[in-house]
Amino acid sequence: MPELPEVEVVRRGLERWVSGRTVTAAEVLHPRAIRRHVAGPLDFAGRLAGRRIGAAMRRGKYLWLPVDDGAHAVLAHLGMSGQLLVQPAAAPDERHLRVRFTFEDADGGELRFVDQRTFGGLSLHPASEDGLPDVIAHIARDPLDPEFDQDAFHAALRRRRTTIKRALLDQSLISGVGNIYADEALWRARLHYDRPTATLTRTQTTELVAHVHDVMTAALAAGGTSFDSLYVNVNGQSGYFERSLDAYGRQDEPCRRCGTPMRRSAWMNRSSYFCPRCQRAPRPRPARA
DNA sequence: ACTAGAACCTGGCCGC
DNA sequence: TGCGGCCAGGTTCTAG
Repeated sequence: MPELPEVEVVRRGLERWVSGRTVTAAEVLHPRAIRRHVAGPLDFAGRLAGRRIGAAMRRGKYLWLPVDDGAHAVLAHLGMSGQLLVQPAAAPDERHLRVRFTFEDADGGELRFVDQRTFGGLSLHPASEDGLPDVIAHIARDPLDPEFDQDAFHAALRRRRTTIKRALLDQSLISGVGNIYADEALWRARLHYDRPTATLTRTQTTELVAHVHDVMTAALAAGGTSFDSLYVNVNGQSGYFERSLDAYGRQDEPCRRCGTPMRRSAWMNRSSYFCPRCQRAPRPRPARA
């Protein structure tokens, strides 16, 4: 499932294989794939034909390709199963091919958006002054962004009446973190997913963010995480970071620190994996007087 | 204003 | 063999 490292791998692939090329046609094969482009498929295609693609950008799990010298951008989110593939025109269509871009230099291949579960999508938006598509203005900077603000993040955690894993998944507080890397970072930081954010010390926040940063950097170095054939990078190559996950998916396997069997808890319609010894559940909060 | 939880979607897998 | 039901989960919408 694509989180920040996987999306960054795709961004680099787009930068290498797509940036600088000029679109001849954008073909929408499934309307749901561009549902966030409210003006519809014809408008989407019409406004991209003849446009030159700029440098591929990313914030958190969002990717975008500037067009019109940065005045607009094609925004992409991979959802759970989205792939951006550069394929030879002769390659047979993928089963879940949703959008196809062809280019003036046809021998450089086509760009294909393939998405089985259709949570992902593409859309075209005006860009704000810093080049960010306007619809993702609420997405916080991610931990790999040099301008990520540790003080503001800690202050927000102290202010919120919520729990730490919820906060890690809240893209308006810190972006790029999904269920997998949230569990990995919490395991590294020895924090339980249900820990109230208001009780975190500044040191704990700093360490947690460092762990998020480190686990993402390691995953990026390994080419992204993949759990099945759903996630493939821009050139069709799967990542292999899953071999080094310490928490996610390790129910009943020994904790790599203390040997205690790892647990899985149902949590928010999904799963949380943790070590019951290293990551102690918080004491119930005392009722307010 | 803030927080919690449901809804969206498909295909692989499991048990019967 | 077939079928029902569960599971994966990021984002957005709605309810409280």
